[in-house]
Amino acid sequence: MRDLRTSNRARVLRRLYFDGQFSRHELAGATGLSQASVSNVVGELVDDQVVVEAGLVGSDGGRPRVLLRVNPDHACVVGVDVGETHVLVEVFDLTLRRLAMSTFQMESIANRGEAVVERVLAGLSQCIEDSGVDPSRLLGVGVGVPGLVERGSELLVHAQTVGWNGVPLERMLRAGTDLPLFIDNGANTLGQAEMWFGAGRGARNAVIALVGSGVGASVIADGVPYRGASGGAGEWGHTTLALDGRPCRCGANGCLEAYIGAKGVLARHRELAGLPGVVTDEEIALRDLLAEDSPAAREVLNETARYAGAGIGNLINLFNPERVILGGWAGLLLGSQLLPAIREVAAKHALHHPYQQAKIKLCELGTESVAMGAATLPVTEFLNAGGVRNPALMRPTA
Amino acid sequence: MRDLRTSNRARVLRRLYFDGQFSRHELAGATGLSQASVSNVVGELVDDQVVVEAGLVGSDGGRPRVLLRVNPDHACVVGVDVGETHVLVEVFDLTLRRLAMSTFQMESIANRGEAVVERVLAGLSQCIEDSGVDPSRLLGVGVGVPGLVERGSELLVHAQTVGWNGVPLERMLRAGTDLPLFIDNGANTLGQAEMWFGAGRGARNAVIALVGSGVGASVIADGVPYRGASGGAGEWGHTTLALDGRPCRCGANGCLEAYIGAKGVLARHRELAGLPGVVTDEEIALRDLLAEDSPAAREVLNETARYAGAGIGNLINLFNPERVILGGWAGLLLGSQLLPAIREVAAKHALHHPYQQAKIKLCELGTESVAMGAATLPVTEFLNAGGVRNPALMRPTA
DNA sequence: CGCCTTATTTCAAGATGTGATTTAACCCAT
DNA sequence: ATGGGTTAAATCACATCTTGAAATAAGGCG
Repeated sequence: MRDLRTSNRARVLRRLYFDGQFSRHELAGATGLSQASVSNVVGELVDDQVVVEAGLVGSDGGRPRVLLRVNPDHACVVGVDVGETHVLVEVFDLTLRRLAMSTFQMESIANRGEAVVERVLAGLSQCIEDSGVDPSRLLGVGVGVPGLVERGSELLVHAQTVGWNGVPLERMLRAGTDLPLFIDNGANTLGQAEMWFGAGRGARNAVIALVGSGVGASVIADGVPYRGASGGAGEWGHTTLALDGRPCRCGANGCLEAYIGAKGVLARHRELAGLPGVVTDEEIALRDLLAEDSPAAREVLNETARYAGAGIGNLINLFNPERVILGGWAGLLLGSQLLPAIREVAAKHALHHPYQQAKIKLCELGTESVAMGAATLPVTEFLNAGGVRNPALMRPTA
Repeated sequence: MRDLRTSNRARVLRRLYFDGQFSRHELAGATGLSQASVSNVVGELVDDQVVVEAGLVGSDGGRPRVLLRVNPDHACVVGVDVGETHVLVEVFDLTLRRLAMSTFQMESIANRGEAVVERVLAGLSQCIEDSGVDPSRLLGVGVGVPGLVERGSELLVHAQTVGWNGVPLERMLRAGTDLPLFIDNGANTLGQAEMWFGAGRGARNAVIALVGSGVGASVIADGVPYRGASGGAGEWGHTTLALDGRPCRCGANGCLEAYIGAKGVLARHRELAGLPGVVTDEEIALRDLLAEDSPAAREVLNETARYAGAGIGNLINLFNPERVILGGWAGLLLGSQLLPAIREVAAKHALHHPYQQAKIKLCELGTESVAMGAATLPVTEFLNAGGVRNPALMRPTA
């Protein structure tokens, strides 16, 4: 009973949030509620200032409809991107327009959970101040981290590549803020951002494949992120594509990451071209590789496309998505040049029918959207609660 | 509003169906409803004879609680297993105890949709008669088919391996029966059976890996089967495990199926042992192979375990399930002997953390449970409807 | 036999959705 | 400008449902 109104508020609110402006009349049709109920629900939402009227629109001789939209200024959210070498904090309004940001570069976050927490909290105060937002209007803080997030009795972050083994990030942040905290894998938050505002808009089933130094994926099943039993779903990078293939930094052999991750691609190129030494800036090196017109470069890129295509084919076979969205800084670089080749290989490896259902495209938001995606987490909570802040998520004050 | 009572009936009913006997008092706690509501809801369910009282249980000095349980005889369902070489029809009571069955062996169902429909309908009448069930008590007919089920404007079955390209099975069956029809991939229905009554009980995230002649999988995400955009999710068999590997009957190279499907295993064995000729009975051949103590057999089985392990590792990395359940007639044969080796390989290929979450075990219900799983489909519908038959699913009578 | 305990039902109150009806707001032809 | 037509939104009366509290049922125990 108590949930009925909430769920109806959520239905209406979500519609307005994701599909723009509607009149009460149209909302009734769109949500399946009766006009009377929509009137009631909208009345409440307007009273609460979650929704505002946004002008009239003539209606062919009749009373004009009153358009409604979400009030962007009703509340704000914070998104945090904890990357391997930086911490980025951003404040957004309810519709995720950025109001302020603050970044910290770090040598590496490896084994430095405390330092990260310090930066996040500093960025938080800084940004909130810069944006001029009253803290009481903040819905919460979403945090994207480079690792697996386990939700047990306590939230723990496992980020193997940076030596975080069971870092109790929530508890650590909790010591410095009362705001509701939402922590998720950065790949998932970036995926959310693409789903809401990028290449995933409108899809209910999608896989966002992220290629950077390493390789990951975010899976959206029936409109919601699929996290698996313990938040570890979507570890596409360590999927075996070549039994007994190249060794991967995870310890196994033949992982996809060893072939299409930036590190792997560059390493193979150096081997093939007989170049020694280490890469200092992977991004520049990858750009150079893409521009280079040598047999070795062609060979490596060709191979990369083949592995990426087969890997995407596997995703298509297993998930049967409407979209496969290729992103991550390396994914975008490689994809901009290799996408046609990748599609071709994927077509060969995926079954005919599922392949036809799947559009393979590139991310639209760039790689900075981890923080924005993190900010979608508190917003999602807010929308699901029908536009009500949930006080239970704050720090329990004595 | 109209759904509120329905959803509460469904809550109560599901609890009783899956978790056995409860008193009204306990149900209130278990479902989160008030005792008053439970009383009302249960009253209705008992009036409708969906639920019956099942004895008293003393309660430490107070009024004894009345135990409630689902009435197995309230309704019946039919499950149909359309295999590549047989059609099996079974009638069950509401709790899926078998009341009657009827099988037809066929040379092959390839390109013989009409013949299959004929057999299904014949089996239906036969079984219903044998079981003595009044047709009005049937909730519907679930059908498991060996291929992809596309739910578009019309339900179409694509079973590449038997030459079914867009067979309108629902329409064809509809011509011969008024009963509600539920059609799904046989791998999914078998998976459902395992989830309800077999190795998957209690898990919310699981992958049921099926190895027969071919290879497939059924994915359960958050308690519900994940079908993807067009019913084609879980095509594990045509996942690439060895770029440029053995050719697969799907046309691609290096598919898992070419290495661990019975056909593939036997073919490799023949090659290795230098045997000519064709296999007439795959099951006998596979049993022989498992019993054989030759270098060629050891080599092939070893390889098979490696591919199966890597394939399962990939499932674990991508889906992060609580369980991976190996089934299918070949899967059970191979698994009974190779499971330890498979686990070992999977541990090497999967990431540490997800691997630890996942129990790898064998199916418990044998391979005959496709039909039982198919029968879960109408039952699921019935439970979700709160124990009410949905007349809209019948053939619209003029 | 009366009191105690626990389970279930009954009751009255409050909340909510809905169809029908009414009111509002605008266009347009006269 | 005015009244009829049209569409949107609000209001109303009613039915449905949940719920906490109170009452009742059913047994144990001294």
